[in-house]
Amino acid sequence: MVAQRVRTRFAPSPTGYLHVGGLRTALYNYLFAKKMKGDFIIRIEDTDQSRKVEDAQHNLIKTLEWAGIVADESPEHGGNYGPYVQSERLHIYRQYCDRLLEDKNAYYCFSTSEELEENRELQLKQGLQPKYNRKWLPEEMGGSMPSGEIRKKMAEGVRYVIRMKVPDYISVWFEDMIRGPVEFDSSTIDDQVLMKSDGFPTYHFASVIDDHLMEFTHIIRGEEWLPSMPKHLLLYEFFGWEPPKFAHLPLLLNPDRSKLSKRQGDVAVEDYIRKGYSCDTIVNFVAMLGWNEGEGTEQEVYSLQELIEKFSLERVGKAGAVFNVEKLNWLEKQYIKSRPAADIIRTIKPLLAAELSRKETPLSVEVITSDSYLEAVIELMRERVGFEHEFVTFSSYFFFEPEAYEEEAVQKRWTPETNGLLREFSSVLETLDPFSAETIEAALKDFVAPRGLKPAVLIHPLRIVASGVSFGPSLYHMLEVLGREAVLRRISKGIGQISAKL
RNA sequence: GGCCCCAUCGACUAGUGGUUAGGUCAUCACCCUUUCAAGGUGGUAGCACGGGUUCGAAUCCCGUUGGGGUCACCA
Repeated sequence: MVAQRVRTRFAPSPTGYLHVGGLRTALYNYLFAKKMKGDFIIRIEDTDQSRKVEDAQHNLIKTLEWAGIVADESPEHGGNYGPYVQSERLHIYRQYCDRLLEDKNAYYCFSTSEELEENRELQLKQGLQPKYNRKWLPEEMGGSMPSGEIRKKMAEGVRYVIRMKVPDYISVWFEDMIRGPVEFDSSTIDDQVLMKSDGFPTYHFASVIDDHLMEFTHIIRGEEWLPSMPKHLLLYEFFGWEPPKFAHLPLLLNPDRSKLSKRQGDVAVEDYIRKGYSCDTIVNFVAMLGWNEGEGTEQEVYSLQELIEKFSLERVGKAGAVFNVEKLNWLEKQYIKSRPAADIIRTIKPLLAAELSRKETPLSVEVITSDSYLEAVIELMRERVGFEHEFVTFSSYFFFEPEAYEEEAVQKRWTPETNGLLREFSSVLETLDPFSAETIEAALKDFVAPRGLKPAVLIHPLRIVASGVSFGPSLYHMLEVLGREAVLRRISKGIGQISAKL
């Protein structure tokens, strides 16, 4: 037998944002398909009309593409197995449903939701497991409903659903690629609704039909689907189809180990994008939640390409994994440390432009938006920022004058002599040539030594007047980048404001 | 509650019968240092429990406990 081309899919419902758990599911499907030189497909499961959200489909696909996950077939890119949106495939489900009806593997049910609810409460009260009571199971299928009754309801045009007839007391078994053999007893399974009264299929029905027709070889999905496996398997059996291989992924967890949810933090990929995480970081991080290379590898940072090369379903773990933001932050820092300055410049330029459009600066806009200036700032700040946008926000003194001085730092570093020393040193800086980190450092030491002082008495105040804060990059390099004019201006401004405070 | 899944440091994990149980994040200490980072060195910290199997169990089996998922005309 010739090995068939691997086909995997991510099948979200368009109810809003992309969940990070969804991203990981999509990623694993993508990685596996690409590793196997196969295809990754996106299908939209919009069979619940009431939950459908405008634009959600497009956002889902856009967000996946942001992460580098591009589908070979999707509603937006087309393909040979379309349509890729379930609401456009209703005639297909109808057709297959008819087949089940004919084969007596499914039946009409006219029970109203009130009736169902009543029945459920009754069973609960009696201490029984709530289950459909098979009121409308026809006589010829082993039930108690005469066919005349069913025909009568049909003729009256009463709304109905179609349920699958789950065989009694048989065992349903399959081999999960991650979990190994899993077995269920059919007596614990309800007669699942396949077609809703609005004519739309339920998830269980539509996904089985589509997974078969679209010829997927591997279904990789979240563990929350494991309990519905027997229903799906039974459907494959009813149709005489060979089921694809299944892999149920461990869940992503909140810090309290419950299923990752809103309320306990951000779950939308868009939230993390907004905060400034890069796609490389998010993809890397989410990939490592439940998968690792194994065999004593100590690598932590992976590119999408590397993940494709190294991924395997065999190395996906079984236990749920907590989404830990601290490690995510560490990864983002690793990413920033290694990203070429030119790339960072490209992403921060628009941010800087936006800042400049709403804030005045005495600095030369031409200079501070130049590549060479930005590169200097980046190299000085690279190891001190957590996100790329912080090159602009966290280092704003490279672009704007400090508006205030860190109170605590001033208290700690100012003495009655400080302003005088700053004034004197300022005149040294005025004639310094060239104005560089080396010459500034040398000048400062020469200035301080004859006076019997330590460099620190000037270093700290200089940092504060130049940046407004007590922390930051190497002082001398910072002053060099800022330039003589700005430094002199800031010293004199600082002397004025801080002496007034004392 | 029924059914199903799961169980190594606080978190992510390596480990597939013989290891001083390893790595990363976080944390603590020290070093470096004008600050903040980064970096370096070292430390604290784990096999849920109880039975087996075996010369030998984190590793295999059973049970207990614990956690999670799921029980819709939602996916």
